[in-house]
Amino acid sequence: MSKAVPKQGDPDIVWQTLVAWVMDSRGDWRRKVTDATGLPFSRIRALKRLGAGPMTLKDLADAMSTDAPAATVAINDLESRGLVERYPHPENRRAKLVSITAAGRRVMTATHRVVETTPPALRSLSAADIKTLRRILDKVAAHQESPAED
Amino acid sequence: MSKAVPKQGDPDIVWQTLVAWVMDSRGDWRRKVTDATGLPFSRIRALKRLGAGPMTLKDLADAMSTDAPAATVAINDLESRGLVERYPHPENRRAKLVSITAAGRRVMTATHRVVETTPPALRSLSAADIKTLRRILDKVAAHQESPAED
DNA sequence: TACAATGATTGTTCTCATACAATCATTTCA
DNA sequence: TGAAATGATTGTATGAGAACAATCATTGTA
Repeated sequence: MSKAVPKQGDPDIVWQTLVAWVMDSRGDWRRKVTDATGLPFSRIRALKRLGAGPMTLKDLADAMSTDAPAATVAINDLESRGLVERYPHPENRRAKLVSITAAGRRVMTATHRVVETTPPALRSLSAADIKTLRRILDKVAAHQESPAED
Repeated sequence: MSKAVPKQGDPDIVWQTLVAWVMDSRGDWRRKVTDATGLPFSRIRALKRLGAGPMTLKDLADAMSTDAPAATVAINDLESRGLVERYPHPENRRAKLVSITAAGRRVMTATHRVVETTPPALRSLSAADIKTLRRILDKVAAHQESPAED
C-alpha cells in the first residue's frame, strides 16, 4: 500500500456530492425540528443519544462534546418535561443514569417525521438503482461495524 | 399512477440511511467549522450564501430565514473582518448589495477542508461501486435541475 | 489510610441567536 | 400626489450555549 499524496479522486467527489445533496435536501432541519418539538436543538441531540440506551451524565456530556454542568442543565430540563428519567447508578454512587421515557421517544418520533421527506429525485430512481444504493449502503454499514480489517 | 397510501419503502429507507450516514460521519461539523474559522456559525452560513454571488441584505436575510436586523448585524461583523463588502444597489437607493471578498472566500475554502473527510467506509468501496454511485448522483442532480417533468 | 481523581450539581459570566420595536430614507401605487 | 410599503439600521430583551469556578460525595490507588 503506497502512501501516495492524497488527491481529489472519485470517493472524495462522491462524498462531497452526497453531503451537499443531503444538506440541501434537509434544508434548515434544525429549525424545523426545534419548531416541531418546541425544544432547543441541544435537547434533541441529548434525546437522540439516550434513545440508544441509558447513559450516565458524564457519558452523555462526552457524547455531546459538552461539559458536565451543561449536561446537567439539559437533563434537568428534559426531566422536568417528563422526557427523561434519572436514577442512581447501580454500581457507582457518584453517578446517575439517565434514560429516555416513552414521552421522550414520542418526541423523537416527531423529529423523524420532519426528517422523512425523501427527495423526489431519489424517488425518481429506478428500482434497480435503489436496490444498488441499498446494497452499497449495507456495505458501508458492514465496513463501519468491522473496521479492524484496515 | 395510483395514489396509494405512502408506505415505508426502499427509497425512504435508502434516504434515511443516507442521512444517518452523512450526519454521523460529519460528526459535530458546526463546532469543527466554528473552531477552524473562529467565526460564529451564522457567519459561515452568510458567507456560503454570498459565495454564489452578491445579494441585498434583504435577500440574504430571507435566504438565512432570519430578519433584517440580524442580517445587518451579521454583515456589520463580516465587513469589519474584511470578509464581505457592502455597496449601494445600482437601481434601488434603499438597498445595499453585499458581496464576499477574497478573504471571505479563503474562509470558505477553510471550511471545505473541514468537510472533506471522506469516510474510510466509502474509500473501501470498489471502483465499480464508486462509479455506480457517481452515476446515480448524476441522475439525482439532473432530476433536480429539470423537475418540470413531474 | 489518606489523598487525588471522579461524577454531579449549582452558579457566574459572556457571546450568540432570535424576536421584536423604532426610525429614517426611498420606492411604489392607488 | 400622498400614503403605504419597503429596505436598512440601531436598539432592547430574552433564552440558549459555552467556558469556567466552586462544592460535595464517592471512588480509586499509592
